[in-house]
Amino acid sequence: MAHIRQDRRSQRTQQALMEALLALLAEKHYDEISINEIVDRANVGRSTFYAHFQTKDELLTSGFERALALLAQHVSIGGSDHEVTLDTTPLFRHAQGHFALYRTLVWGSGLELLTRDGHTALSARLQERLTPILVGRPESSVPLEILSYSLSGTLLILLKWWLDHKMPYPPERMDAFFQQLAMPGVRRVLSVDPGRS
Amino acid sequence: MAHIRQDRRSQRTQQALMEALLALLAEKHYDEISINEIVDRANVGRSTFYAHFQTKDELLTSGFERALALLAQHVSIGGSDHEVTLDTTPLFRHAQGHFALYRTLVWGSGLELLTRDGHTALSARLQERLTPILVGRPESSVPLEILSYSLSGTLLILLKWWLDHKMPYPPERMDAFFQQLAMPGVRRVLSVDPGRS
Amino acid sequence: MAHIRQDRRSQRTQQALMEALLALLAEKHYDEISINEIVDRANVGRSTFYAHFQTKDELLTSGFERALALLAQHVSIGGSDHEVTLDTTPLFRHAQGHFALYRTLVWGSGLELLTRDGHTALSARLQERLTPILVGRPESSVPLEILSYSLSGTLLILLKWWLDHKMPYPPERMDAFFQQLAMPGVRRVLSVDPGRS
Amino acid sequence: MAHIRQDRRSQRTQQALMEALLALLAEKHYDEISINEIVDRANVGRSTFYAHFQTKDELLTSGFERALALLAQHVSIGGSDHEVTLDTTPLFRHAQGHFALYRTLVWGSGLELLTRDGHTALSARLQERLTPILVGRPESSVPLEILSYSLSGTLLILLKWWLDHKMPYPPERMDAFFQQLAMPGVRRVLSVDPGRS
DNA sequence: TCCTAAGCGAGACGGTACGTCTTGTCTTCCA
DNA sequence: TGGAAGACAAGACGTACCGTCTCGCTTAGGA
Repeated sequence: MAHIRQDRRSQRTQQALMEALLALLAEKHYDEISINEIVDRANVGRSTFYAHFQTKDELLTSGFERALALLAQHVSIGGSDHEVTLDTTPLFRHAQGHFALYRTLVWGSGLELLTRDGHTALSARLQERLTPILVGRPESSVPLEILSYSLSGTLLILLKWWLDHKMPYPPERMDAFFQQLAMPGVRRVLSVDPGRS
Repeated sequence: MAHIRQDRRSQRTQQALMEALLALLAEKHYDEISINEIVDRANVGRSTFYAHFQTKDELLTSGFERALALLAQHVSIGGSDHEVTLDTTPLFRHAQGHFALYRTLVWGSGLELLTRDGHTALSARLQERLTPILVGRPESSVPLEILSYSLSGTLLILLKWWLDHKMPYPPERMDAFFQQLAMPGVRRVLSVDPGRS
Repeated sequence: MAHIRQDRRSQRTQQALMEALLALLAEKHYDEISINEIVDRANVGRSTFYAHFQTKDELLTSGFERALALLAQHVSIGGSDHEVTLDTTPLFRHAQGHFALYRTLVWGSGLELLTRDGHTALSARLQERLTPILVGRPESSVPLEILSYSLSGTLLILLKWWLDHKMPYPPERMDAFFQQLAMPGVRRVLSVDPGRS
Repeated sequence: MAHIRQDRRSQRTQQALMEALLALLAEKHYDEISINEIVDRANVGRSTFYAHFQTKDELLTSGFERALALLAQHVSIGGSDHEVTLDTTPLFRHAQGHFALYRTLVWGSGLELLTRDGHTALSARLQERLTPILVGRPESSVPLEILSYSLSGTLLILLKWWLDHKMPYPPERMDAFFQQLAMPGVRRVLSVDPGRS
C-alpha cells in the first residue's frame, strides 16, 4: 500500500497546471504553448512540472481522459431485435453547453487530439456497446470494427464542422443530419432484411 | 519586373530540399524533423532554405499540393437524374499502388496533414462536382456543404483505417464498405422520392 | 538553554552524514558531491541535513578539524640555543599509513582543502611552537609569520607531490629532502651568527 | 590551410566574454559566477558562449595561459659554474604593478587556480631552465623535479601571502625573504662543494 | 567574352525552450 | 510536538533549434 501519502499539495499543483493549460489553450494552439508558459501561468516552479508530468502531452491527456469518457456517454445507443438507434442529440447539446471547452479543443488543436486519442476511444466504446445488440444476428458484410470506426468518425467530423462554423444549427438538427447521413448505411448493414440490400 | 531571373540553380535547390524532406519523412515523424536535418541532407546552406521557404510547412505544402489534387481525381463521381454514384475503388487502388507514399503520410505524420489540408480540399472538390448534378432538384434537407464534408470525411477515415491496419482488404472491398456505409444516406438525402424519406 | 538536548539521534545522524561524505569523497571530487547524494547515502531526510549543518563545507570542516590537528602534531619541533630541528618523518609515515585517507584528500579534492584551511592552521601551529624557542634571540631578518607560512607551505607541497606521485620514496627520504631544501634557509635566518648572513 | 577564416566577430565575442569574466571576478568568487552572468555582462547570447568554450574553466584558462607564461618569465634564472641565481624581484614588482589582476586571482579564486594549473607550469619551466645549468655536475641528492616543484611552490606561497596581506613589504624585501628562505637549500643541494654539505 | 548581380555555403549570433539538477525553504505527516 | 520525508520555487546547467545576419566564393546570363 505504497504511495498513499500523496501530499494534498500535489493535488493543488496538478490542478493549477491543468487550469493554466486550459486557459492557454483558449488563446493559442496547443503546439505553440511552451511548458514555460504553463508553469508561469500556474505559478509553479519549472521542475515541479516535471515532478508530476513527463511531458506536455501527459498533462493534457490526464485532463481530457475524463472529457472523452463523458463524450462517449452522451451518445445513447438503443436497440431492439428490429432496429438500432443512436441518439446524438445529447452530445451536440453537451457540446453547445460547454462551447468554451469544445471550441478550445477544435480551434486550439482540436480534432487532431480528438482524432488521435479520442476517435479510437470513441470507436472502441461504440463497438463495445453495439456488440450485445448484435448477438445472434447473422454476421454483417461489414466488419463491426470498421462500422464503429466509420460511424464514430462521421460523428466527430460533423461535430468538428459544427464547431468550426460556430454552431449554425441546433443540436437536434445536427442529430438529424447524422441520422440521415450515417444511419441508413448502418441499418442496412445490420439489417437481416435481404430484400433491401 | 523582379523575380524574372530565377536561376536554374533555384530549381535544383528546391528539388533537393523536397527530396530531403521526403527521405526524412520515411524515417521519422514530420514534427521531429528539424530544418537543420533537411538542409544537411540536402547539402544546402541553412540560409538558403530561408531564401526559398519561410517555414517547414511551406516546403511540405509546396510538395503535396499536387498529391492532394491527385487524390481527389481518383474519386469518380457520376450521376444521372435518378441516381448519384461515387466510385472510390480507384482511390484505394492508387493508395495501394503508392503504399510507400501513403504509408509515409499515415505513419509519419499521416492524415493529420491530409485531414487538415486535405479534408477541406477534398470536400470542396466533391461539393463542386456534386452541384451540377443536383441542379433542378428540390433542396435537400441536408445542406450540400455538410453532405460533402461528411462524405469526404468518412472516405478519409476509411482510408486511414485501411492504411493503419496495413490494407487487410482489397480496394474493391473497401469501396464496398464505403458504398454500404455512406452512400445509402447520401442517396436518401438526395432522393426526390418523398415516399422513402 | 537550548541545544542541551543533543539527542543521541543527533549524534548518529551527524555520524551518518560524515561517513556518507567520506565514502563519496573516495569516489569523486568534493565539488561534484551534492547534498542530495550525501543525504541519500546517509539514509537521512533532506531537511535533516539542514537541521544539523548550514552547508556542505560545514559538514566537511567539522569532520576534518581533528585530522588537521593530527597532522600538525606529527611534526616534531625541537630546538636548543644553538639550533632548531624539525622532524617531518612521522608526518610522512603517518600519511603512508593512512594512504587511503590522504589519497582521498589529494585525489578527491586534495590540498585545495589542506591548502585553504590546513595551511593556515599548520602555519599557525608552527609559529606557536617556534615562538618559545626564539625568545631572547635578536629579531630575525625574516618575520616569523612569513617563515612559518613558507615553511609549512613547503612541507605541504612536498607532501602533495609525494602523494600525487604515489609515494615513490620512503618517508625518511622525503624528510631528508625537506631538511635539505627548507631547513638551511630557516637555520640561516634564525642563526645568531652574523657572519653567515 | 583550413580554419584560417575565423570570423573577425569571433575574436570580439571571445574578448567580450573574457572581459566580462574579469569584471565579475573583481566582484565575487569564481565559483559563484554563473555563465548567465557572464553572457549577460558581455551582451552575448547564451548559446554563443558554448559555441566558443565548453565550460567556464575553459574561458578562464584561455585567458590566463598568457598570464602564467608571463609570470614565469618574470623569474630571471642565472647561473655559472659556481652558482645558481634566481631573481624574483621582477615577479613581485610585476604583481605589484598589476595588483588589480593579481588581487582578483588571489581574492577571487586565487592560488587555487595558480596552484592547480600554475604551479605545475611554473615548476616545469623552472626545471627546464635549470637543466642546462646543471649539465656535467654530479647528480644531486634531491631529484631535480622535486627541487623545482618545491622551489616554485615556495615562491607561489610567498606571493600568495604577500597579496593576501596587501603587500606590506616592497618587492625587493619579498625577494630577499625568498633568497634567505629557499635559496640556501637549493645552493647546498646543487653545490659541488662537498665541504659544505 | 567579360562583368555583374544572383544564388549560394558557411557559419556567427541572439534568442527561446528544453529536460535535468541542485539548493534552501516550507509544509505535511507520523511516532 | 519535534523531526523525518519530501513537495516546492528558483534558477543554472548544457543542448538543440530557430530565424537573421554577414561574409566571400561561384556562376549564370545580359552587355
